[in-house]
Amino acid sequence: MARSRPTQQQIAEEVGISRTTVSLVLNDVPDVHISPETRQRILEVAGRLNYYPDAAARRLASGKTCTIALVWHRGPDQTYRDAFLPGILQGITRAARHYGYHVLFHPIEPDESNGDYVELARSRHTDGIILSGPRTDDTHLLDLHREGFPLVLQGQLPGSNIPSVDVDNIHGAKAAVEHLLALGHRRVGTITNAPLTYISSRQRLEGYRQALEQASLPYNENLVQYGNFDEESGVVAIETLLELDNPPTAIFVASDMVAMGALRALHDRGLRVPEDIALVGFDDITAARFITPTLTTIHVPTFGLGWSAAELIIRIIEQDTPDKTQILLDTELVIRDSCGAPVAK
Amino acid sequence: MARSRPTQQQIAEEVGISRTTVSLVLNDVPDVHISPETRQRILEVAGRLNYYPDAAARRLASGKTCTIALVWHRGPDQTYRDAFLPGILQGITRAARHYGYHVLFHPIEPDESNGDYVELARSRHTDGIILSGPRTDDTHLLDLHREGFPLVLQGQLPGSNIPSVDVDNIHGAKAAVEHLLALGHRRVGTITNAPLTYISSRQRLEGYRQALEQASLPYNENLVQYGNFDEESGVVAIETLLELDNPPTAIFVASDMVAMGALRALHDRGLRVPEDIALVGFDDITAARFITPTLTTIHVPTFGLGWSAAELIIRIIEQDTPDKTQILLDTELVIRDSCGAPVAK
DNA sequence: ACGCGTTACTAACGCGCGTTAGTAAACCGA
DNA sequence: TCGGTTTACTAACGCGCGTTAGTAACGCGT
Repeated sequence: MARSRPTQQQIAEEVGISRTTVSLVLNDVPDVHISPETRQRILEVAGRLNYYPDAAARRLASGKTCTIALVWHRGPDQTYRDAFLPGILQGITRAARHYGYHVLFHPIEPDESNGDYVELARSRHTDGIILSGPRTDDTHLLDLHREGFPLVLQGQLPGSNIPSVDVDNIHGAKAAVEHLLALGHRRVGTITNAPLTYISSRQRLEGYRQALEQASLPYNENLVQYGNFDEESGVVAIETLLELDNPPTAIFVASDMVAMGALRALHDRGLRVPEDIALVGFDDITAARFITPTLTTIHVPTFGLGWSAAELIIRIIEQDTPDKTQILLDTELVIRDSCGAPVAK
Repeated sequence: MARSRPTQQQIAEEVGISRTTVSLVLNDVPDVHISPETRQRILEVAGRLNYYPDAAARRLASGKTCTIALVWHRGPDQTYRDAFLPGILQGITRAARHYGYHVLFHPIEPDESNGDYVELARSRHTDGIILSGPRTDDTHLLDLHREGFPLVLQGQLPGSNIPSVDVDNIHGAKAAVEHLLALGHRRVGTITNAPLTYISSRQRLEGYRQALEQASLPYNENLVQYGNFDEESGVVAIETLLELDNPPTAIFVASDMVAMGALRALHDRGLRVPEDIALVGFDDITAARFITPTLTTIHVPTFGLGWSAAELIIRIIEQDTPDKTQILLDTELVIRDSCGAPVAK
């Protein structure tokens, strides 16, 4: 029934010419002379037979897969990371297609044996890997990098020189706190997005610290509480802050998801935002636009993260490695209602 | 420098045996007799050389790619569809890995020439395609199906017999409206999720109609307004409903995103939800948990959609096509605050 | 001693294409 | 007319592996 798909060989026979010539024409190989008539006939027959090259054969012969893989490392912060997936993936695939690459998606669960993604590299399923959410204890990763396999991290791995793309957490956090300071707040607390074992958490806290320092305000440990990705951690953290003798008038919550919990707790206590206490979040997840009050936050350019990561790894694959391989993207302050700034509508 | 990766040939030479035997052992081909010692030595050398089979060569020789593609058709409803992407993709990849398949992600924009995804099939990049968000005017799709290429739709294409996986919109919507009726409402309006050109929109409206009919309530066209995926359309729709002489006491909004707009409009008008008017949404997007009041809605099993679609297409690829190839998954009513039902906490 | 089944392998083909080295003819200036 | 260049192609190798058809040796019952 379903007769097999046409090959270059069939085109060659149909035209009465060698397969080599067919290959040369179809690939538009430069510096090779084929008469216009022959060229024309080959293209005509290829079109008529509805010829498509076989990807597997081409990969085998050329040694290139024209594929990059996104390895999505999920952790205890699943719903949190899900918020970024569409943007990043979209960015990656758009850039990939722009350069003629396909994208393999490969999530790995925290409970799995971590290393199964190396099979993607070792079996040459892909020319390069973008690893989102790298872990310090990932030895397979270091192995691959040592072997020279093209690798780009989405996120950062302190003390490693693996190419990476991330948001500028420090500047983002600093901008958030500066905004609160500019609104007149002098007692600004913070709730981290996660435990300090996470580098993004340390960096956002550092941004908070820098903003205070720049305003010559003291860094008060009591005003620092620790979130853990989810709402519930926000509830706990803010309650601790509110129980202080002298609670903050504004809080930088370094994660929108955590801020959701904080907002709920404040609402339950009858405190008004921003009148009684001002809030600025971080991440600009979708829900930030919908909650009441709408959440002022630091926008993370997810599409840009994906695009940059893809562009970077493709340049590495094609031996065109740029000078700067550790990229930080700028964030943007999105002013909404929770910070109490006058909004131009 | 980087010496080339080991091949079966190298293993064969190292062991002093033919490559065929190596292949037979490494693939555990049944009904073939290899002495335990030889088997052992081959495995030992393969391990020592860190051998991984070359995917391209294997694909070429076997004719299978062990890859499925998710073609993600975005439309005017981008942010809306993004809400489902993580769940569906996660479901697909989990199922795929369970059956030994990889997943290619291929989004297509509405402004692109639609058909470029057929290259995935024609060039044998993948063994099958899951198409999310099929369009009626997609002729390429019908071509592929006619040629017998493995295809599964995530969504529905009326009048086609292409295998598909979708949520049971009719029953979901019916359950939503029944819930409102059970709470005593007798004047229940609805706002569709999208124009009626979308089948999900027609189906959810049909569920609304059936619930009314079952309760012997009249179907009143004035109580039906039309959303269009986004918040803004919800604002417009609900304002129309509120301007009726006899406005509804409850509304089934067939999309959480549209419901977000409706909630905001109600809030802006000083109407309380659920006291003044009750709302039930559809989709259970992340924001539904965070908005005030939290939104009662119909949960869509995104992970299940992905898993089922992947499982179905893999069975089709492996010539094990089940009897039922049009799958509808059940939804679940998630009771929160916006409907006014007593909540057991 | 012979026939026959079983064990343990191997030679060789083919998958479809990229690519290099080469060939035969045509052209062209002196 | 002749050497050299250009044009228009082709033969042939190799990519790494799956798979089939076969072979040689061995054991075993009669």
